[in-house]
Amino acid sequence: MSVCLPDSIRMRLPYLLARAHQRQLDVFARHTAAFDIAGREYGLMLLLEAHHHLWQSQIAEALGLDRTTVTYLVDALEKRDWVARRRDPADRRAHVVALTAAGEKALADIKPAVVEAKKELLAPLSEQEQDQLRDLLVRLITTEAS
Amino acid sequence: MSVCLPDSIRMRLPYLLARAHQRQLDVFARHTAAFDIAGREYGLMLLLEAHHHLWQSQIAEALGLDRTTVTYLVDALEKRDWVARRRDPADRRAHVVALTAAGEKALADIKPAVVEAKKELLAPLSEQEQDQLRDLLVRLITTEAS
DNA sequence: TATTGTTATACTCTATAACTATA
DNA sequence: TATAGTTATAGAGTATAACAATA
Repeated sequence: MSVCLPDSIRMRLPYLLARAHQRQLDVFARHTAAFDIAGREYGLMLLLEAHHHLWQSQIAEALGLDRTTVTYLVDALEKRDWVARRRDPADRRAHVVALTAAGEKALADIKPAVVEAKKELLAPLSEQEQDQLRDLLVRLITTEAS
Repeated sequence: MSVCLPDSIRMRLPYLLARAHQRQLDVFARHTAAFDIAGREYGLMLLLEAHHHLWQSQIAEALGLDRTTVTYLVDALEKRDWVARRRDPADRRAHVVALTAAGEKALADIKPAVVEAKKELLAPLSEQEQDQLRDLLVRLITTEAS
């Protein structure tokens, strides 16, 4: 019944990236099921934790997303009161996004689950190999827009 | 204007995998734009090239997809006459899928474009690093279902 | 009863185009 | 004119549930 996957597919980078991405989504979802947060939402909150106040267009640029996607992302987090928008007094076209106190608390609550997810995801690799993988992927993607 | 991405995100594996996957899709699409084929369709055709006759359920298992997804995938390729379904005489519940002559020709036509895409995608890495990356990803995903 | 495949339906993620409000 | 953000719409990609045919 089981079909042996030929090397022509098993060693294709697109296949490997798709599967790895899929596994990552699955592991993250399982570990954070109690928190009602998606991976990219968590990523946005981390970004706001580091930068405190960002325009939506800056978020889009940093995360490699379209501005419309960021609108929906911020909408979803604002509904949970984890982030807040306000007009930038210096440029009233722009919306400044920041974590709320509730958002900071949520982030703190969720982090341990994310650490566990990371552990499970990376369990097959040694510390050194994990760094190697990250390094290779960084170099693979930074050619992109530059 | 440009926002510096903090390491807390830039070095997160989920982020890196998402970006790498995104870049791979983009590069593949650009190089195969003349052929009207998606990456996972190409992957399925490679699988059929290696195995000649497979049940849809075997395809689903091999590629890590749902059976319904395979139904739609085969539908799309059958519309272009690149694959054909027929009932398996030995088990009339099952559909055997195989490349058609036109499918084999299409695959041969598309392959050079895919080779170019692969070259562009992997340009930032040396041969040795490419093998390393593949090896690390294989080990990351083979824990999955096992 | 279990399995193969199909259909209907829906959800996630993302993007394009047209719009508004500012600059 | 150009930019920031929103809305409507749509397209991938994938999945769940109910179903028909077959084992």
